[in-house]
Amino acid sequence: MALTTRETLKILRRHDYKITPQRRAVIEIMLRSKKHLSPADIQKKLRGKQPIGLATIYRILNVLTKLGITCEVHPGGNRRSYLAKRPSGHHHHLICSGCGEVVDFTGCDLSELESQLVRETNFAIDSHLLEFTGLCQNCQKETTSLTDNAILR
Amino acid sequence: MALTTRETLKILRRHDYKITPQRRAVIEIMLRSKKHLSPADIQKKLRGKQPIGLATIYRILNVLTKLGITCEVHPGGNRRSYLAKRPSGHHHHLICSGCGEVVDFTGCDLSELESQLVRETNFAIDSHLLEFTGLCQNCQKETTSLTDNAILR
DNA sequence: TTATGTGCAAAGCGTTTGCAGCTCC
DNA sequence: GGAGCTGCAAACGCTTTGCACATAA
Repeated sequence: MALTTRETLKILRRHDYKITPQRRAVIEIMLRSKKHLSPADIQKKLRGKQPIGLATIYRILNVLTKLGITCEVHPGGNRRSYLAKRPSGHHHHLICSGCGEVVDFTGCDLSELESQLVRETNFAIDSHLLEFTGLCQNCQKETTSLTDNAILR
Repeated sequence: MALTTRETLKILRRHDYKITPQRRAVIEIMLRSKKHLSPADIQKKLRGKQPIGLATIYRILNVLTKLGITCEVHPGGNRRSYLAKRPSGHHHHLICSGCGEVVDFTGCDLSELESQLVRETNFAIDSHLLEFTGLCQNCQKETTSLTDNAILR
């Protein structure tokens, strides 16, 4: 289950961050989205409702990520996007390159592989990144019918 | 085993790319390096020997990557680095965040996980990214002796 | 000879930062 | 009231592009 807005705000307060309309708006967008959003996406979604400068969005996302509320996603290229963490513990992402939807999954156990690597290389491993990319069911349909791609952008 | 310079040049020719001193130099650097190199790294290494403009390095790396001779590595942040592919087939990377050394590994079989994900989500999965990061043996020593932090933060 | 490749400088793009003014607590 | 936040614009760093000139084949 995902965090609620209320719980998230509580986390902010506990860490002495102030609750501003901008932060509230970004949090609501992030908690509601099933897709990873770039700072620009977020700004677009808030246009009209609660306009925010891009710089502020970056700053807010940094805070949220530091608090473990959101995390970064790497949708290829040199882009950076963010996604609300659904607190299912350690998990990875399956990303649709068509619409950007992100599905979490947990069924992977890399710990054995990791300890094997440690044995073989003597590295002190501190993190790993595992992401699958592909097309979700909807985007598969569209791709076969249309000529499109264009990704989200 | 890695490709030789000669074999690599043959691949270029076969695809109607011309052999220039710049391309030759970048290829030699890449084939020889155990670490992932950014375009800037490459330029630095070639200084004196065979000066190349950065833009050219980018263009050459694009060609090499398109031909499957090098591949991109994602050493955190929004950086991009390149690494010669050691044609051991499908493999992943273990990257030292201290010195940048990259160790390939293959012992991982994600195919089962992948087909499970396909079953559960109906995604058409077309690629995945798996990278471990940590500190190699040498960098661990240095870090413990020095004023280690820099890592965490 | 000529299609390609290179170098340079400028433009692009996403991100960060400095600073003045505003706002939450 | 004051620390902390925001908006703006400028700065930044990496990457790409346009164009004139050079060069491999």
